[in-house]
Amino acid sequence: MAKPAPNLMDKIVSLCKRRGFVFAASEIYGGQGSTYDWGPLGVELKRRVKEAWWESMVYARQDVVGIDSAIIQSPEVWRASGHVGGFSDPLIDNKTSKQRYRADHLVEAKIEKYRKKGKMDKVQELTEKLNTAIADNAALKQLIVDEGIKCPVSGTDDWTDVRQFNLMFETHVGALQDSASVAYLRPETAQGIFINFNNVVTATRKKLPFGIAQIGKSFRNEITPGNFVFRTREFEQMEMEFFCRPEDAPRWYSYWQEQRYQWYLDLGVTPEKLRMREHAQDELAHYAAGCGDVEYLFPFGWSELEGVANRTDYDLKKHSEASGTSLTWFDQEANEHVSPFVIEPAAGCDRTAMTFLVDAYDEEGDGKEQRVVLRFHPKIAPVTVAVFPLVKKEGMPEKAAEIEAMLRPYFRTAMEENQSIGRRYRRQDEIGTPFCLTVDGESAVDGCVTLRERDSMAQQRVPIANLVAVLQNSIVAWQRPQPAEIVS
RNA sequence: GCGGCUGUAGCUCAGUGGUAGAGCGCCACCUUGCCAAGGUGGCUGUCGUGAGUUCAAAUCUCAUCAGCCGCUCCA
Repeated sequence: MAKPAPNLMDKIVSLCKRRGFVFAASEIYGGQGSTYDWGPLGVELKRRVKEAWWESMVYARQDVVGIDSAIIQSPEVWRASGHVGGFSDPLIDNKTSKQRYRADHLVEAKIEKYRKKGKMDKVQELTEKLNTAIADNAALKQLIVDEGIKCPVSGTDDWTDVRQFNLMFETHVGALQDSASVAYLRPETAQGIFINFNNVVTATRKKLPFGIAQIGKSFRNEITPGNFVFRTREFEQMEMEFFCRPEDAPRWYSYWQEQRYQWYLDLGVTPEKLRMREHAQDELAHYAAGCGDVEYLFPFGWSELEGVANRTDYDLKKHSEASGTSLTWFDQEANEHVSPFVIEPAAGCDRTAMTFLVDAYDEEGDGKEQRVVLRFHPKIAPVTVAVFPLVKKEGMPEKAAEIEAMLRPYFRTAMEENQSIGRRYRRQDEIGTPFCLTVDGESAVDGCVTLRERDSMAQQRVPIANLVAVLQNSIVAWQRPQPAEIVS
């Protein structure tokens, strides 16, 4: 029987391991589920992603500043934000069908049944019961039993107990592991921004509208991680909270959706595999008045890269109430306090890096002649330019080393002198290096090297003295190759 | 967490009770004069982990860990 061809994700996972982009974590101890370490090339890719994001969100603008807040904040932060109470799901399993359900969703489905039958008194009664039982596992279980709710799959009422899955990781601060010292690893970077609102306003004298950006690790005890680095329990976020007047929020909401969508296109992501998807009303988080996702078509389907949400004034108000510190902005001209609305573009760094890997992956030809190439935008490629001696003699390796040293302050460089020139080109193609330079016998005479471009494999002679400028121009001018231009 | 499938070299995999293998890759030397050439030599494995059955286990049994696909969640 013919073996099924390995799918795209398998090929990418394998390439990531082999070439040093991503490794399974704790591998020598048998692995740790769904955790990954970024290798020498992967860390460069991720750094480039973060640099490109910061460049576009902070450096390219006058209305956004950055911060780097603590991962472990006061537990009060997460109580006020609703994460301690609300960031957990009551789950229940049916022992016969082995299906798992959200316990509250089962009750809601029952309420919906009553509504359709017009039994509005039952609707009201059960809704109230659900509201009081929602935080109490035993009461929720009792409600399901009392209502005679059966598993939609097996039709039995053979239920397990209700268990809470809180998505926040707990830890202990200080020497004693008692409940008083419980702390949480942040499940999002956003709250660190909200609680510093006054500090940033005072320190930077920013006026509405303005934004605060942050890149950092967040932690969620996901029930189902998976799809390689797409969903992991420890992940890096790139978030920006943009504060504006409530009446301007809809406009900024659209603005940031467009900006963020365009960012991926500018870095070369295939337009046909990128879309904005507006959330339906019942999908919205408790704090949001609107949310649109930037989605990418992965081999496993359309998946969210980034959410752009209108968080309203929910967070600042909650923290104002809970802390007793008013988090508002004072408008001198109108002589009034404004409670700003927040537009939040929140992206996942690891999954964005993975998007670039998946989107850049290409194969040309087949069998022995096959060329695997990562068509990264030169701005995010881990190595920008590799330098080779055509052969290992006549001073070519020394000249190549000299050129590599000359370029090192300007670009991420690499040098290779082993094996044939063709093989070295292929190796660089596979890690997405956009430019290769080859020193040959003529170089000592004419002061030129061959510049070979990754996507077209086209070559040109370039004077060594002009290399920095030529490469810098080529990086800026790079465009994603159209299918017709790709040599196959 | 539950169900189904899977785990052998860096990667892809063969090996169904009897001496652990192939291709690719990697390293050294020679060769090589612009797109995965060739020669010679070399490196690499607790057969995921632990226990059991057996004269003998990569192979059979149990447990455990990890991965993939489904169910609930999300950046």
